[in-house]
Amino acid sequence: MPELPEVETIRRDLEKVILNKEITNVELRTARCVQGDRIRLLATLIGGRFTKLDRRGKLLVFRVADVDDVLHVHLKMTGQLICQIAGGLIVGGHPAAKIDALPNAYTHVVFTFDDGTVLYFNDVRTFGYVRLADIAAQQAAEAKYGPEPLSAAFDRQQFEEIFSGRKGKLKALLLNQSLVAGIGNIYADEICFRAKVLPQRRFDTLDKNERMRLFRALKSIISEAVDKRGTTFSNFVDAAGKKGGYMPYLKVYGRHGERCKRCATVVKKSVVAGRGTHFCSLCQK
DNA sequence: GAGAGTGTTGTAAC
DNA sequence: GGTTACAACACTCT
Repeated sequence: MPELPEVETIRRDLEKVILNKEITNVELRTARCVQGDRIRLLATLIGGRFTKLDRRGKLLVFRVADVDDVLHVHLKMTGQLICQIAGGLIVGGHPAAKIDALPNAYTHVVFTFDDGTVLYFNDVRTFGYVRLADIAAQQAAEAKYGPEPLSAAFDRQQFEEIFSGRKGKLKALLLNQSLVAGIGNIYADEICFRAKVLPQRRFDTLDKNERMRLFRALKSIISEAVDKRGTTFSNFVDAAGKKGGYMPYLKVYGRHGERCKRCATVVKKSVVAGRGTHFCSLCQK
């Protein structure tokens, strides 16, 4: 589920409630979801504090006071981070799993803080993971990612440098985290729709205008989705009532069989680069 | 009830 | 090297 906008929303919510609190316990309940040295992870985190929460693509990076190691958390498709604080819950991640009881059968890691705050890592499919990463592991992880799409450094020139000459389908290229970080299946389809290009097109068939539209759509779709707090994200018991949700803004994703909001042609779905892909065959060329 | 599909990514094969 | 297919897993939908 979580793509860049969803992970960024989780990051912003969590950093308000867990930073600089002493971690009094870490419970590792499912071996498959914990990568690397478990003993070192526990020894580093228990008694420590998270000082900063960063994000690289879809990866969350928890900085730890006074040590070089960081905690990486990847939610993959169905991971959740649920924070239980006095007075409510803050929920980030896959909405399907029920959260009536915590911890539950899908709770794999539990962090407890000295003020009673509890952070749960849940994942139905157990693709997600937590990992204590030393400097070498951080550099290795960093090396896998292309630029952040919302960074100033990712401009039209860098876009051309990265994509020019590519023969892959737009869908596959947009999903490739080593080219640009953080785009997943939903936003890849929405970006192609806004750019008015079919996701099955090869990049090297795009003309100058189409490449410009693709770059602008990439920037604007991700930016707007971040502003709307992502798409498939649920946030509970937020006293301020901020609900968020990019869902109503989706033009093609999940809308196959419905009419295009722009031209009323029926939105189609097919498999492109191995992924379910939605498009309007009239608006997109 | 069987089979297909699901928001990710690492790996292997071409 | 670039690109594509598939597996890892458990659940929901058809």
